[in-house]
Amino acid sequence: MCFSSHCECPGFRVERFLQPCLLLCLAIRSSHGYELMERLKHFLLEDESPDPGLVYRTLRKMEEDGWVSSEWVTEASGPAKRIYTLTGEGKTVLRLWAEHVRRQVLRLQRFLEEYEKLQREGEHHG
Amino acid sequence: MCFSSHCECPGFRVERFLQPCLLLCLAIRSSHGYELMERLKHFLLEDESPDPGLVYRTLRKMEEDGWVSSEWVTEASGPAKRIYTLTGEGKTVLRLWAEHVRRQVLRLQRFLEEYEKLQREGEHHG
DNA sequence: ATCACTTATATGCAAAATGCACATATAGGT
DNA sequence: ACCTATATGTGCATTTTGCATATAAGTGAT
Repeated sequence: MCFSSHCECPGFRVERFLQPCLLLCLAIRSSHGYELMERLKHFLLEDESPDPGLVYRTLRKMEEDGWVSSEWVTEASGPAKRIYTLTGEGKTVLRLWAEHVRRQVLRLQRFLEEYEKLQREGEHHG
Repeated sequence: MCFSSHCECPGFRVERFLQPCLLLCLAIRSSHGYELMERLKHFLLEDESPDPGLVYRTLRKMEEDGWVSSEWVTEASGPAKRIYTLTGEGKTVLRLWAEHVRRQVLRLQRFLEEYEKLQREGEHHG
């Protein structure tokens, strides 16, 4: 069993939360994949870092779905960057995600409540 | 796009959260799959209901891992039931899950904070 | 006794999600 | 020429998932 850095708890892997974090980052300001990987760390836990493959694929998928749009920028130094910008539809999706996340927080808190209730009961009898 | 009952937000499907909920239910008291499907609803959102296939498979997997143990009970009316009981190792896993969930709540709250900050800024300028 | 229904456990399988390794290319420094 | 940092992607095996289906035992009605 390994529960520290690479834990067996499957529910909340980084990637599952990647989409809304990308949308939020882009809502704050337009950005490209490589930069987003850095900006995403704000939403991750200490040791985590986002998978580049997944970041780029998720951005492409969201563009396909019309949630973001992109354009190449070659003026700056270094390799060309694909700058992503949130669309109106993307803003809607982000709002829905936020509502979804709020409900999930309540759900997780209900779980913790029940767990802590059980702990207290255990103390009383033990 | 469909965001109501069957939403595109992938991060928090019922099943991803199934394992810790099952462990918690069993920590409260031993139970069998069919009953657990009812008891699980306490941890789900309104319209959700757990997939039977996944419930049974998850229970079997957890038994394989030594987190729960099971025995057949045929005395009661109706078909035989496989009663699952949390093991010592299962209790440990549940505790680790609870810690994990606590961290995830913080993470989700950070997301919501940033989202709401953005909303407030939007209001000021708009 | 047979038919429908509820209880109860489980399998099959296609599709989606995931992790990790790898490929490609530009620019800057030494 | 070579290494590193920046930047964007692909390939692929494995895991997770949702949904449909199979199996079987008891219960109640006709």
